[in-house]
Amino acid sequence: MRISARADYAVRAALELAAAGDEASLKAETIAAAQGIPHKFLEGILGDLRRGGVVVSRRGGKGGYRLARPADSIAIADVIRVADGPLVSVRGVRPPELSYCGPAQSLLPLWIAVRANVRKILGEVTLAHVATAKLPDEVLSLAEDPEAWTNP
Amino acid sequence: MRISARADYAVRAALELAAAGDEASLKAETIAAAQGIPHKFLEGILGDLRRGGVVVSRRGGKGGYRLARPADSIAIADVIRVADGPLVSVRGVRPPELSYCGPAQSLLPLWIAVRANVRKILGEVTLAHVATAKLPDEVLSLAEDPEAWTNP
DNA sequence: ACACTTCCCTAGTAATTCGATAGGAAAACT
DNA sequence: AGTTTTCCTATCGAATTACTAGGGAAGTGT
Repeated sequence: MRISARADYAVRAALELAAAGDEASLKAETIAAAQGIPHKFLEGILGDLRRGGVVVSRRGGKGGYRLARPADSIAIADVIRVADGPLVSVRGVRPPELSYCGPAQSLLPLWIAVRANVRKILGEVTLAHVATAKLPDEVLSLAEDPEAWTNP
Repeated sequence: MRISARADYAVRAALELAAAGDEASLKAETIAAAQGIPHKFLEGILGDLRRGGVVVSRRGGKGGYRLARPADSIAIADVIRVADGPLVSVRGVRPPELSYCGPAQSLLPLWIAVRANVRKILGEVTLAHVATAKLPDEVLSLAEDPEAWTNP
């Protein structure tokens, strides 16, 4: 169950824009340097975010990228879906499109439950929450449990 | 956020063994046919499950694979970790090994919270639960919400 | 002893992802 | 006009994923 580099980079780039304010615009090179992301790779990701309506761009002298909407109205899930496709997929397809047979039949509701639990977090937490380091209490209490930081 | 074919196949193979009973042993070919898994690919996965102590094997005439422990003592998470590595990873590394800077700093506790929420399900649900189609109430209530089945 | 079965190991292939690079056209600023 | 920056295309190599092929090792039945 892995979160791809694309998704991670997309969210970090969006956070950089959120932190710069809703008005300001940053150029790709600046974001790449601030977050240590390969800058030509990032350009491709920012292109996806633009086509997905998460950011808007302007070229030329004082050009760059900025968020298309206020940071508190963009969920982390929105960014990931635009940059990287479905939030949760099994073998590349979304859970509802799966079909299992025999003793594996109850695997489908299990994946659905996992997805619901992931959505509950990433669909609720916005760029503003993360950029200002003020996560919702519900998320914070999950992250504060020392058990959650242990390895296996 | 994708669950790999290896993980999906590993769990389904283990479920087939769980359904066959703790004593019975199935050969790779039988499991592959029952679940529609490429059988040589499955052999590799079963090898990992054996090395990880999830199943035991016997060769020859009446050989095959069976679970190393009772089905109600093997969590889905155990199977996935042995077959496919860490349950949740970002760009291939486990959340605690990540480090973020600037406005992305709170991304780390966010991934930790996501992982905790995934663990809560996959660490609690066992092969026996799924094979007998009796998921814990907590999981069932998540999966029963019609909203959880909608697509985006 | 012999054949047959089944696991088990190594190697290899095709497609995708990740990360980097390069060249150049289109748009906006000074 | 000239500079800046997005934007488009097209690579390339290394790594990973999903899968295939062949054959050797260990066990069973006749």
